[in-house]
Amino acid sequence: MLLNLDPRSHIPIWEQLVNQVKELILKEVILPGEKLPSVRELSSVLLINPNTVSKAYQELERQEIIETLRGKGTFVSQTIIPKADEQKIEALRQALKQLVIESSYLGIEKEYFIQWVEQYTKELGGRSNVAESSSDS
Amino acid sequence: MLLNLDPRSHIPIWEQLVNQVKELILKEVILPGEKLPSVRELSSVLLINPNTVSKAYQELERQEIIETLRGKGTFVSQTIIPKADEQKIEALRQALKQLVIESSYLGIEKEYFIQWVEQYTKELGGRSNVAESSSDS
Amino acid sequence: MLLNLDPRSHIPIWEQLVNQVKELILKEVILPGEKLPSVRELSSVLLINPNTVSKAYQELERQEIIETLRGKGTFVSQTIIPKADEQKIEALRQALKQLVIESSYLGIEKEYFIQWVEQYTKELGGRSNVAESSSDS
Amino acid sequence: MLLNLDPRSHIPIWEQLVNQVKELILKEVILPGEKLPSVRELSSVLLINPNTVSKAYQELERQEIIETLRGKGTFVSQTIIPKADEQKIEALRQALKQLVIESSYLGIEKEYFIQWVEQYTKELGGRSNVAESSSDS
DNA sequence: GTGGTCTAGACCACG
DNA sequence: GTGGTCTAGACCACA
Repeated sequence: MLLNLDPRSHIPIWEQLVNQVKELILKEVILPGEKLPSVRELSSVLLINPNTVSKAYQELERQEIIETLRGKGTFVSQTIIPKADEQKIEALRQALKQLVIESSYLGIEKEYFIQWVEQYTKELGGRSNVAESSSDS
Repeated sequence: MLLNLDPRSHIPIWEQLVNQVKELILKEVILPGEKLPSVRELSSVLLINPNTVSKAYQELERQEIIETLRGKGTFVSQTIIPKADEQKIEALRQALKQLVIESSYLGIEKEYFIQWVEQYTKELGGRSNVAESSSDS
Repeated sequence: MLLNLDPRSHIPIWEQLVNQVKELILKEVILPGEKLPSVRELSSVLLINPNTVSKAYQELERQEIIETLRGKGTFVSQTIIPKADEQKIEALRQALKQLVIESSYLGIEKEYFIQWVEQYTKELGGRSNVAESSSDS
Repeated sequence: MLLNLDPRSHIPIWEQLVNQVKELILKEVILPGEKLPSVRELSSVLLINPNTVSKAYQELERQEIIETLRGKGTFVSQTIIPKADEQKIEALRQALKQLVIESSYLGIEKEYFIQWVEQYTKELGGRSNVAESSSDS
């Protein structure tokens, strides 16, 4: 569990946790059905409050990415079904648009930008939907 | 000045303002040297707190996108030089990576994602750095 | 004993057990006087902790729905007398009220709601009190 | 704001809050667009911790029943659209089924049960979906 | 052991 | 003023 949190970031710690767990699952560092560290354990390792970990876990459960079995712990869901929430997609597009704008002000050329997208999708492995939609190339 | 702010969005209003002004400048809806509305004017038009507009202007000035001439008003900078701030680029890459991850969970295929990038760069016109990586202009 | 427990449900497993046993008795799948599986047996079949089964049995006994005969096992009570516990009725009404509220937010029309009630009472067979309010039996 | 919380209930306080606010909105005791008490205010009135109120408000916002305007407060949404979440409907049906079963053990006749449903829908006013689907009677 | 809830009190960004 | 986050530490039900 290589989680690095930045307490200075404007992104809440619990959200950083959510993001990184989602990444680790896509990268298959954590596998479906696998048990996540307990709230107390993770909080003591990361030196953060148990409540913060708990909030992250609850959010992940709400997204149906993990499941909690009462008294047993939290586990990665066996089946993570991509669901196309229109509202979320629109929000993502807006965020993407903003990144493109920022890129421009930072002098980043489109080719680099797309190259990064390719790189990140590759890093997530060939399993994700983003990674490959075309059979071969 | 077609600015539409969403008070319900979780993005701070001042940040929405900054983002949209930057977009309008790239789209050349606002031109270099053009005068921006005064804080008071804009705040009364948008029905938001003057402090909010002020904060947005301060941020834009900090990014050297606009300039304030004492007693004359605020103007779009004549020369907007893309600065490759390494820290900002790294932050942008992180944000992009997170978007790719989210895309995967939303079931969005890479092709669509890249297509959106192409679309947004086109919308910004051929002037931005992102828009053209073609050698000459 | 067709018991299907959902470890992912937020309803405690012992409570799911209690609920399902009560349902099976109403449906006469389990008959008065019938012997229930031992705690050990049931727990090994359902792959759950014996303590969990034990707790369910204790609760069923408390509700006088089953009886434990020392050394002989647990049996469904011969006579299950509906007891109009005012407190429980009030709790049930509160729960029902909340369901009606939720229905509204889910866009469920009253007619459907009542239809479901009719359906479930029918499923419980003509024996239950809910099922028939016809004067004699 | 007539909110009565039961700290002894097994239902979490924050959830009781959510339920009661939803009820008050349906009953039009609180109107769309109306401002809710601030987190601090409500917590001091109800003698509970601000965090508890906050959790309730966040859940209500997630359900799109209220909206928070940063720095301004929380408001009842202008448009509360009933959305038929299949999963939630199934859960509701399960809960309803269980209530029917409980009714039987409490000796409650079906007619009473349905009468209560009618009563509660009426209490929620003629506006809700549950309340009336037939034009008149 | 597990996660969930609650309290107490602090700090922060937003408007 | 507002809500959001975080910490510290407690208690509870569940398995």
